[in-house]
Amino acid sequence: MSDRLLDIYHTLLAAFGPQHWWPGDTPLEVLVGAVLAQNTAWSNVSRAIANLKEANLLSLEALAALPVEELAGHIRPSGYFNQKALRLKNLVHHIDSLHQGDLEQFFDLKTGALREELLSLKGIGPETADSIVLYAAGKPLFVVDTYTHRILSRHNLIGEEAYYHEIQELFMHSLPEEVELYNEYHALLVRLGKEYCKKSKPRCDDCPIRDF
DNA sequence: CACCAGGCAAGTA
DNA sequence: TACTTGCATGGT
Repeated sequence: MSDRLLDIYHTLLAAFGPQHWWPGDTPLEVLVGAVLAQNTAWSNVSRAIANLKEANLLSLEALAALPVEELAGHIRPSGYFNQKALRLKNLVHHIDSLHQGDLEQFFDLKTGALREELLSLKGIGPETADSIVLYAAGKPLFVVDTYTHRILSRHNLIGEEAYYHEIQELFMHSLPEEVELYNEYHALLVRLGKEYCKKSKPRCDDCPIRDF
């Protein structure tokens, strides 16, 4: 299995090239993007982030001072804006109260501790936590999303009912523990999913990994 | 028009 | 434990 996962990675990289994830300029932007991206098309997330940048709100200080209703207004295009505004405010408040509003200090936690703190917050589930750990903090945790699950299951590499944690373990036990590899591999799976493994329109005949 | 997108939490039985 | 539902915009 480990060799198969590595073969798939190299095949995807050859087919698509490097994806240059995460599309965010700073760790804070990546953190915010991770929450806004929950069950939402990236085109909508990028509009919401552009609004925040335009209003000069992309800093922990500005976000902490901003009333939740106003934050909701700015992130409207990303959908679920009331929930996501609350989730962002909770996250910012956590960093302020437990880590002196210092994102670097927060990210200095050991990988496991950082993940647990993120998971303890309302609105941060496994995928969002792992995305933040990998793409914002730069620590090696493999991110599993719906595409990862669907792609592996359609290729009979896991069962349809596989849990998040066992899929994550499968990758992490099969691959060298490298941030760059985890980063690129997840991004490639999303790329593959968008183009070839959509829920209702799979293009399995042309799929770059149809033989795996 | 229906369906989907880089989820998560809360409610029900 | 195992389903179900609400949250919401913008693209296809």
